[in-house]
Amino acid sequence: MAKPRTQTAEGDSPDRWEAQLRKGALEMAALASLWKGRLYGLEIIRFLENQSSLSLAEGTIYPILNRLKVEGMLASEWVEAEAGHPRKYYSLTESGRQRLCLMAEAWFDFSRGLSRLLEPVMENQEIPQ
Amino acid sequence: MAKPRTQTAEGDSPDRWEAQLRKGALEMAALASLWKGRLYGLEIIRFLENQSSLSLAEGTIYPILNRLKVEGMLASEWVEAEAGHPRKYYSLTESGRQRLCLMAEAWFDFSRGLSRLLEPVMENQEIPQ
DNA sequence: CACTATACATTGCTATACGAGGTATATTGC
DNA sequence: GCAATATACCTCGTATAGCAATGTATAGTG
Repeated sequence: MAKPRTQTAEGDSPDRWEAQLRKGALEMAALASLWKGRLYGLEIIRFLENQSSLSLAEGTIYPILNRLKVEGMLASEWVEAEAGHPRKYYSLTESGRQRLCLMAEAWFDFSRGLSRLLEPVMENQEIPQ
Repeated sequence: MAKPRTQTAEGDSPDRWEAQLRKGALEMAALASLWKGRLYGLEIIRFLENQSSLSLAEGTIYPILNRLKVEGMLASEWVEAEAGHPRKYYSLTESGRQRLCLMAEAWFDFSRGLSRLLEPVMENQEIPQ
């Protein structure tokens, strides 16, 4: 008994649901981070953390990048760093750009739907902007 | 061989990611549907489908409702229908209302972050409103 | 050659949504 | 009374995805 569970496993944690919310959005976020140019793995993590307070672990981003590359959404190239050690830069392919556009549209639809649903809730407690 | 998989299992389906997007948001949506008053299971499904184009199956909503009830966010009561058969009406508890407010705030934060990230993408193809 | 820092990669666990199938109540037609 | 149908609730099994932990490789430092 008393399994040494290293992970949360708390059912009533108020943050748990927020983690779930991010699922699925991360793939889109990864693509979006590359819109303006190529970045390497850890750089993507830092970018997303700064730009959208979306923090993800290394164990999260690498599988996503691999998945997207296999699907042909991303291209990658090894680049030697001045100091440290080689980096794998990812960039959007044409398919990747198209997919991201579709995702963005779907995201705004989805977002609008939920926001509409939550309007009555927000009315009662604070000013929108 | 040729296992009779009844579920999609298509890895490259363009809709798959959208399904993932909903994860975590469904709990909030369920709570939100009860903001104005009590509803029963199937009614919640129909409500969400109409109000936010968020379609979920029975196998999805009932576990969610149970979870939320166990956590004390919802109360339920059996009500005999005129015709047909008893319905289990759910309503928000005080905790449920508070939680929903917190969730709504977190949602708007999250949504804002992602929208900011996607702005450059949208600029290139269409008019926001 | 240890030690440290940076970066990429993999494994195992967990939570969640959802299709399929099951149960219970009530009305209708014979 | 009893099949047939409709409404509503519930449960099981499976696929998917994020993420902590852990491992590997390269290069600079004393």
